[in-house]
Amino acid sequence: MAAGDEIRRNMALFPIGIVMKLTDLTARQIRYYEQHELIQPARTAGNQRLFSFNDVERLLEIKALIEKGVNIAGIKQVMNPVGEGASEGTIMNEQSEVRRRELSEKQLHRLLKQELMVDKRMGRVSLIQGELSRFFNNK
DNA sequence: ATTCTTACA
DNA sequence: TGTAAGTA
Repeated sequence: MAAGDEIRRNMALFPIGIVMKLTDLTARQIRYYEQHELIQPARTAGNQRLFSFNDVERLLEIKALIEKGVNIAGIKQVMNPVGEGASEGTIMNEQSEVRRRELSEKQLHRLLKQELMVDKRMGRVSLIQGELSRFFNNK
């Protein structure tokens, strides 16, 4: 893709209200994910958050993982660290980002498989919660 | 009218 | 996570 697209995708455009409608996430959740460094929206002079298309896409990925039962710790392990991929991107960064996505998919599988293995021996903080967690941990 | 932070349920 | 409170 063109270099200009990268700029447009990272351009701070919409306030949290619009992002809420775009992602079906509550303001609470969006701010919470920011606190845990899953996203890094820009700020206006008045301290208002301004999200980019990339931020929205990231939030949708986070939402998908949450719905799969992965918690923040797990998401941090399978998702690219903020600051990488998009914003600080070099010109030849398109492929590396694609590779990261593929790698993340594999990491998610490894994560779930890893959970299956260690579920027998207790004393470990799980990366999955809810129904999924109960299934794996036999609680 | 919206959003922000902090704090408690 | 939800929500109330007091601001900006």
